[in-house]
Amino acid sequence: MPRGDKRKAIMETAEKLFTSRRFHEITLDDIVEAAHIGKGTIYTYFKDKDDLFFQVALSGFDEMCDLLRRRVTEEAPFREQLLQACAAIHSFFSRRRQLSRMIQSEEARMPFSKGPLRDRWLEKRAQMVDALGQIMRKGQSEGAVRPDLPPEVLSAFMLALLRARARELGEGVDPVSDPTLVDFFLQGARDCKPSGIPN
Amino acid sequence: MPRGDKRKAIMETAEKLFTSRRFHEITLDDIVEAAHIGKGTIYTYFKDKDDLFFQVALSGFDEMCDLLRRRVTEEAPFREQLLQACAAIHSFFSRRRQLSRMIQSEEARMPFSKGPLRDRWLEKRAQMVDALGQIMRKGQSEGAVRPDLPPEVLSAFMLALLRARARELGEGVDPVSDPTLVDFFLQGARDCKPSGIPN
DNA sequence: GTATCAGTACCGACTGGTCGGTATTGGAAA
DNA sequence: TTTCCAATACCGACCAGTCGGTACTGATAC
Repeated sequence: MPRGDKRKAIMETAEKLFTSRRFHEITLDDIVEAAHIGKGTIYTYFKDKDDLFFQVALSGFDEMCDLLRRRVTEEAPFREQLLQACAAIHSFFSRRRQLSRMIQSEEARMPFSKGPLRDRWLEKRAQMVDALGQIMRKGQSEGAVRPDLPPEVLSAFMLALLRARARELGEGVDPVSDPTLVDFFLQGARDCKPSGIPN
Repeated sequence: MPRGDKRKAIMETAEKLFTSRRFHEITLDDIVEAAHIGKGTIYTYFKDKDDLFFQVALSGFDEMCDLLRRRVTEEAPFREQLLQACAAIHSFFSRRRQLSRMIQSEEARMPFSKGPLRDRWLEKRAQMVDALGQIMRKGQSEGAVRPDLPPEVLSAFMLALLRARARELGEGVDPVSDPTLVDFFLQGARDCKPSGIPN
């Protein structure tokens, strides 16, 4: 094995294991054995077990964010752009379903985490919401989306729908297509009742 | 402390701790100290640490399901019923935000869990989706909701929106009201384009 | 009233295994 | 010779779970 690939090998193996069982159920010896590396080698690349875990989770998160942000810069009509963003997220969700779950599980308890890793995480998350938020803003300026809801809320809703669909992915339920999902969202987010519902 | 309240005391303390840090970061000694009980007492009520954890999570889940199912039996117009269901879920989310996170975090990795606890969990979840699904079916039969999406998918979407909003609860962002949320959903789920979007 | 006692809740010091982390070695490659 | 790393031996803190014992309760008998 060429030098420098160690880190990658460790992370890939760790990801596979961490996504299959709980943190405390995975021993470093498990990882060492599965990755065919020496135990000490882990500590040349990672501070400790916790560091390894968060770096695995973060790298997956990174990947998804970058995927998403790349779409936003592209010039395209609003609906098209949203569709592409969804496709990006969806492809990530299905390619790396376990990791998505791990991210989600970790996100659920982020408010309690501490330290610089938490900060990097929140930063990434903000980037993601912002990327989607930009698209939403565009939709609002085009008049396709109601302007009374903040773009971040709209992003959060869109992400929530995507996540809900992703959850069903492996469970035999019919897959809802991207266009169906996006149009469900767009119809709900439409600015159609100027003086309708209170609040 | 009156006799017999030990079990409750243990679960309440455990919930507080388990929702604040990760499973492996909480020792039974932590719980014992915080609950002012003897360590052995835990084992008169719970099989082991894992059992305690899942019973805590399950009891919260139970609570929410019951809250929800109680609403479904009531006779009310479709939109009203949906609003009430949302109110129920919302009240649970805000009263027990930490626990919701814990449930969510655990749900994310349910596919890997094993044993009878997992089964009870899945059963509860099915009950919840079904309760909402019943409401959706009613909406479909009234023609208020598009019939091409399965009720479970609609439930999942509704739950996803609620969860998304719950996440923002403590973060300074404006709270989206129940009617706004429900109408967002209803508008998106409306059966308005009979031959519109493909799929 | 009280003596006895079975059943049970409860306690907490103790233990034995586990596992994160370190130090060492020996062999391959350069 | 030096560098790198897998392999391995090792350490010791940590912690889930145990177990011997105490305290309480309520029933039965006298």
